[in-house]
Parts: sequence; structure tokens; C-alpha cells
Amino acid sequence: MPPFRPPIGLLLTTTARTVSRAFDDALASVGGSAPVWQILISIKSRQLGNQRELAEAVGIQGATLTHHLNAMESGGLLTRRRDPANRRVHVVELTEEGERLFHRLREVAMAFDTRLRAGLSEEQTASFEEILTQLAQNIRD
Amino acid sequence: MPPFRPPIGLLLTTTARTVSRAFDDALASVGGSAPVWQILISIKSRQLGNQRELAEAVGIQGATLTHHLNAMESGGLLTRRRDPANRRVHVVELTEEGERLFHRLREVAMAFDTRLRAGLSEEQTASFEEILTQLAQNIRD
DNA sequence: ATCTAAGCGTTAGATGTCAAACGATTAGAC
DNA sequence: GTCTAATCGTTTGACATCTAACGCTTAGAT
Repeated sequence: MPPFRPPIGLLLTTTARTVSRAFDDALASVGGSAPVWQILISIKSRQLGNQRELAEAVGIQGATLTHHLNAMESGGLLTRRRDPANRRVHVVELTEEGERLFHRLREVAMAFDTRLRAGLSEEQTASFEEILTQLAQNIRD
Repeated sequence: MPPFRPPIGLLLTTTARTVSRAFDDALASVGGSAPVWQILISIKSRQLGNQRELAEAVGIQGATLTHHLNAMESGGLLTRRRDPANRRVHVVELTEEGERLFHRLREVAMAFDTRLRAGLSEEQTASFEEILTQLAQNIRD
């Protein structure tokens, strides 16, 4: 009889969902969310990217990004204007309020990461990252 | 200067999304989806559970389960009837077509798991599962 | 017996995501 | 120069998911 092997993917997605949910709750406590946080950090880390690159960096589709940018613009977190040099492109810039939210979320995100890593050694973390990379690689083939 | 630590949660959720997406695509190729597969396997492995337990096993909310069961019932995969002994309870049972879909999806799911595990040693798998469990534990505290 | 509380499932409304179609703009071919 | 193809972002329509509110049923208290 072959040994029973619980599917590796199930534990992966279940855990990821648990972690994502908790992260989202933590960000919500200071008025944010996971996609908003990822969008803010992507805007901050690369100045002057267009929306296509932004969506790529965040890991969502262009249509979904449009959705979030609409809400964030309505909420006064950022502005969009056409790039005079290429009027297909929207230049996205944070407002002061967007900057403030970024800093609040960063604190929450850093605290969350510390909490999440509790009890993991350097070796475990390295091994974990290696395996995750391998899994993604197995899918791409 | 402290060493830069990329957040462990980000790689986790990104990889999980990639894997989930590929799994869903594989199931879709034979007429299924991830939630449908999880519902089918849960029904098969435990006979006579109510919907609340079913939702718990699948890892979704009751309202979401209702949504899927509606679609699956419309599609002829299962039947729902009131339990005469407790008329609050819906007894969910697979039809023959539901059984057939279950077997098709099982083959696809097993093949996917094999593909996903490629290149992972027993030690790596064990370590991976241990770390995922630890992460979930860190969140629950 | 009745009344209250708890349990089960559904419905309604919101959010985040995607794919496909589209409108405007630019680049390249000729 | 014009025409065609590619690029950028938006809109539309769909789906999975959640929370909150609700309706029916059962269990428990008195």
C-alpha cells in the first residue's frame, strides 16, 4: 500500500489564507488593506512607473488596479494625471494623506512580520523560501 | 544597519496564489474548480455531515457553501433534502454525475500534486509542513 | 404549555479579483 | 503622410468570498 500523502498544496493554500486574513485585519485596524498596502509600497519604492508596471509589481491585473486606484483617489490618498510626454500614461502620485497612511501601514506590517517569524531559525527561513521558490518553479514548467 | 528581511508572508501568499491558480486551471480542464473539488471530497470522505460541518471542512463560510451547492445542485451534481429527523438540516448527497466528476477531478488533483512535489525530498517536505504549521500557530496566538 | 435561546441554512449587500471588449494614443511600416 | 499594429488604461460583466440580517426549527427553562 502506498503511504498516504496529504496534498502539499492544500496546506500551503490554507495557511496562506489564514495568514493573509490576519494581515488584512491588522492593516484594517489603521484604515488600510493588503492591496492598498502593496500599492502604496510599490509607488514609494519606484518613482514614475506606469500603471502596468505597478499592477505587475503588486501582482494583480490592470483592471483590478484601476479599481483600487479609483477608490484611493476618491479617498484622497493619491492623484492621477496624464503624462504630457505620453498621454496614454497615467502618472500616479501620493498625496500627504497617502504618505501618512503609508507610514502607519508600514509599522503594522513590520510588527506583523516579526510576529509571523517568531520561533523560526535562520535555517528554517532559508529552507522555507527555497521550497516556496521550487514549488513556483514546478508550476511554471 | 539591520539586515534587510523581505517579509516572509509576501512570498507565502504570492506562491500560494500561483499554485492555486494553476490547480484551478487544471481542474477546470475537466469541468471542475477548486471549491467544487473540495466540496466533493469532503462529501465523499464523511457521509451524512450537515452543511455547517461541510463548510468547516472546506474552509469557507456557510453562505459561500450555499452559493456553491446551489450551482452544483442546478448542475445535477448533488441533491439536497431536509433531514426528517431534524428539519433544520439539509442532507447533501452526490448524484451519479457528481460521482463521475469526483473521479475525474481526483485524477487531475493527484497528477497535480505529483507535479508540485517534483524535486522535493522527504526532509524538505517535512520541514515545509512543520514551518507552515508554525506560521499558522503564530497567527493564532 | 409557552417562551426564550440556540442552531441551521438562506438571502442581501459589499469587496476583491479576473477576462474580454473598448477608446485613446503612439510607434512602425510603407 | 497614412495605415496598421501595439500599448495604456478603463469599463463591463462575471465569480468567489465575506459579514450581517433573517426565517424556520429545535432544545431548554419555567
